Amino acid sequence: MSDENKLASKFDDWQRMRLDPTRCPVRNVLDHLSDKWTTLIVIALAGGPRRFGELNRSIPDISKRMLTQCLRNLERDGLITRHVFPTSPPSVEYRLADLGRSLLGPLGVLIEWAEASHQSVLDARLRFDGIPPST
Amino acid sequence: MSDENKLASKFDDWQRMRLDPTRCPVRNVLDHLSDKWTTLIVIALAGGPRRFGELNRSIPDISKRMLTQCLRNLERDGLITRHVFPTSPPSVEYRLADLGRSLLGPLGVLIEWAEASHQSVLDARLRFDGIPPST
DNA sequence: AGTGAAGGTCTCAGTTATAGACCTTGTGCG
DNA sequence: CGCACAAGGTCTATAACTGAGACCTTCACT
Repeated sequence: MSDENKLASKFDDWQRMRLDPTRCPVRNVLDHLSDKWTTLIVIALAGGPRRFGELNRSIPDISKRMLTQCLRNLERDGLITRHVFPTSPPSVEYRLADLGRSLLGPLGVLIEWAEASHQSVLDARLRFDGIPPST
Repeated sequence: MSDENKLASKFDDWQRMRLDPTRCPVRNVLDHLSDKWTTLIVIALAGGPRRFGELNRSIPDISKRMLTQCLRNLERDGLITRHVFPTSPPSVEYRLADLGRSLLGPLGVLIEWAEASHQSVLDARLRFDGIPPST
């Protein structure tokens, strides 16, 4: 069975449950990975444990607010763990949990696709944006 | 080289360009896949060409506005093509372009991970949410 | 006493999504 | 004839979410 058909038939399954967000894995699990920062954070943690401030500096344009929020979500979903060290001021370290590490493979595949397709997408955009000044 | 390290070293590369969204493939290409509906649309199209109305019904809780917007983005990025048939009222068909079809494999891998991890994530959430009423 | 770092939280504005009304063209129905 | 409806969208008003930046607490250093 091709990827195409495999996905299509899964979609049919999900549709039968009306894509109920509480039961559909795509919507339930992947939605978080969408929020623009989460993926980046997971990748940043691929290199090993990182502290809050390090992550903040690694991803220059994330705000602390969003960073905190994404980290909480990841922790809640069991993808990362949070360790507080009782130094003063206390320092906090985040690291991938097993579940989070298991995501690295699939994520890597997707990222390879993104890198391979990057130029095609850019070209397509130029072509598309070149059309409108017509009529 | 492990997935872990591969990703980590890519992240280092991107960081060197300060994760500039115009050049970083993840941010540039994958961000669209994030917007909650796009992935679903791509999967829906995996089964073959679909018309606007069909897609709208396939994904019950998407609004026409968002559907239109996502479809435009996908078309702009060259992942799908749009065909208008001069019937009346005109009907419009969307189908995956080659580039879009090439995404199906990577996406499938991620979705398999999501399905496999779904229960673990749900469990983790319960555990996490069970903690707060403390102190 | 003042300053800086640690890891956050809070507020306010600005951005983005959503629901739902509305538009246009043409066909079927009574 | 006159009305409703389907197609594929667009427009508007409201709701939700984001991001910038101020603020908090505890120490060490000067």
